[in-house]
Amino acid sequence: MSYQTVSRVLNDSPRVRPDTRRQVLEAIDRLGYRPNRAARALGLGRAHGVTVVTADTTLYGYASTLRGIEEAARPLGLSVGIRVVESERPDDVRHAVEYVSDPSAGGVVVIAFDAAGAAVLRALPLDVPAVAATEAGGLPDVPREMIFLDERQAASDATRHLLSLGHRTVHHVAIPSETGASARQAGWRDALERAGAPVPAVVPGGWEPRSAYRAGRALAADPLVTAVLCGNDTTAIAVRRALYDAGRDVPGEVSVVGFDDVPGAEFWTPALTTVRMDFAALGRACLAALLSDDADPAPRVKLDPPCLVVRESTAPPPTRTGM
Amino acid sequence: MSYQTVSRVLNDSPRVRPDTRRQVLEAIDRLGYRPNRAARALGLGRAHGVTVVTADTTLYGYASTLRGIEEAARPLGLSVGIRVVESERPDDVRHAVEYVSDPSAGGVVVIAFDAAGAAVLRALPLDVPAVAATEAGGLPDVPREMIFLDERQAASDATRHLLSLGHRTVHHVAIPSETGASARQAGWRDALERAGAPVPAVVPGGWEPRSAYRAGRALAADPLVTAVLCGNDTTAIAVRRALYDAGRDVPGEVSVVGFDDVPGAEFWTPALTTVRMDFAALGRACLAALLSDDADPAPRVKLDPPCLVVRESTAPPPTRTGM
DNA sequence: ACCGGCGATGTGACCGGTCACATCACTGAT
DNA sequence: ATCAGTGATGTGACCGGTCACATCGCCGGT
Repeated sequence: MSYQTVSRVLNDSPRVRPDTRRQVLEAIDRLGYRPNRAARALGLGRAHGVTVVTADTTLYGYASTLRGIEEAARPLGLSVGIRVVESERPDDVRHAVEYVSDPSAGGVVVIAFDAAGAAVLRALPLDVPAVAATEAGGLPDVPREMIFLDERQAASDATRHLLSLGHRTVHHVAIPSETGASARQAGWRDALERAGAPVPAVVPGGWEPRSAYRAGRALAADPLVTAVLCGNDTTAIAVRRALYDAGRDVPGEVSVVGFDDVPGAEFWTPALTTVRMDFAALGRACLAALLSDDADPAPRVKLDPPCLVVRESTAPPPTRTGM
Repeated sequence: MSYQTVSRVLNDSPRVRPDTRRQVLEAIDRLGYRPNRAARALGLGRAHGVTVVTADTTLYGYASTLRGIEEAARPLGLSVGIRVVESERPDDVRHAVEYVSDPSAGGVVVIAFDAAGAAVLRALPLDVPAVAATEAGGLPDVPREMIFLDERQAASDATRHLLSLGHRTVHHVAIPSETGASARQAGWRDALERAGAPVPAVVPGGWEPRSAYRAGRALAADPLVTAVLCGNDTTAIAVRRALYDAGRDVPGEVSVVGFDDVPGAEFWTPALTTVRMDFAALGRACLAALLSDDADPAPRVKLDPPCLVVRESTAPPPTRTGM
């Protein structure tokens, strides 16, 4: 029994007699043989696996996308690696690119929700097989397959929801994002403009809840602010607290909307009105796209568009009798 | 210039003249040479990297530990892989063990906060280099290096804090955990017993906020419940909401304490009294321990013990006048 | 009976590093 | 001046798979 036959069996080559295959499989089982992934990668020229490039592994969107990738990769026997790029600084980006350029990184999924990921995507040589998870409409200049959750419509829906409750306009506290105009922002702006509502300046918030809290305090000081669309749920909770600390009730005086629908958001007080995003499906779709490069047609994963889930943090603005 | 010399330079062998080393480094730089990790792993017999075995990548404690490991590994040029074990079912465990037994997995860090991780740890052949992140005092039967955050003291502190506020006893909603008696539970029970307070039955909660909510509703129905120590912050928020929905004010009527101090917990309403856990440091310590096997003495990472941070969700129980 | 053709299997080189060992140049002691 | 001893470098085999290609056995057509 030659080595080559074993190799063929393990790679599902059609050139093996069913009978032989059975024998080989049996021997493998009996001997407890396990192929060596490093040797395979070396011979193949590239590892059979995925490396996920991400700016963070703990933030909800990133972690959930990673989870989706992993869930799809595991049953396929693919190894999953992670490589964090902390910032878009040239050194960080270069190191990350070099890391995933190594054939043993396998295929690459770049989570390009932010500047760091986008920079890696731009700098990645085209001979490295990769797909990107991005914002809707982001990175049109990069010739890579992009998978995204189109949150523009949902951002629009959320804004219109607030407007329809009677709010004069909707303020927006943004999270760090690749383009100055993210899909969330675009949908928000769009809805405001269509409704003829004033478009307030975007308030920049960081990933830290504390920075969102500060943004919230600033917003709370402005009596014209009665509705706030936040870049994510954590931002929303901090903004809500800032409003509360400033004596402005949510949703009685100000309405707040988040993005993500993190686990537990429904149990906050007030239960958060937010946009549910299926990041795990996004991750699964990325893996499917990465794999579909190989000959067979892409078994496209269907992505449910983000959708607004209305809970308790939104309500009509206070009647102006007191003003 | 032979290949071997290059190899020596890259491995920081002392047997290279400084002058030669400089030349090699320069040539590497000029040629843009990058060593191939798969080839290296094959020659070395084992990859220069870490694989993290975990039951989940999104739960706060797990994700933060992973993050700590990654943060420590990256500057060292180590690759980081993840392998999820979904349950303690024999098949899941076996697959995970086989996966990390492959030399290309490198060293292994098993996050054994739960039954799945513990099962992998038990089944892992001793020739696979591994360390475990566990609960304090968990898995005494496994001959592996264990790193843990000793939350027993903090659990005790939290319980005593509640007792000292005047609560007759403290109930506990547990999260899934390895042993029936986790360190959190042990500290809680300990404090209760020392104070001569009754020890109520532990209420089992799952990872899902919803299951914690149900547990909270059950607790809310019992007028004797005035203080609840929850297994984690997400559980705490759901329990708090259950109490709220049942018309019992927190902290006016019932006090609630969490574990973890997740980002944003200070901005919840009421701001959560919780036990801060430095999972990232735990992760860094695991990596250090894994690496210290190699000859040189372990540069032990110092772990700050978990500590109680008192905020708004705890207060004296209501005076009994109304009863 | 002969041959072409094809499917199943075996052979050797190779992927890119590592290891053990051989070799070399140079040093200082005798 | 000779030699042992040492540190720096080169040599070959090897890690465990893959690839391209050679070979084998069997089939049917003439």
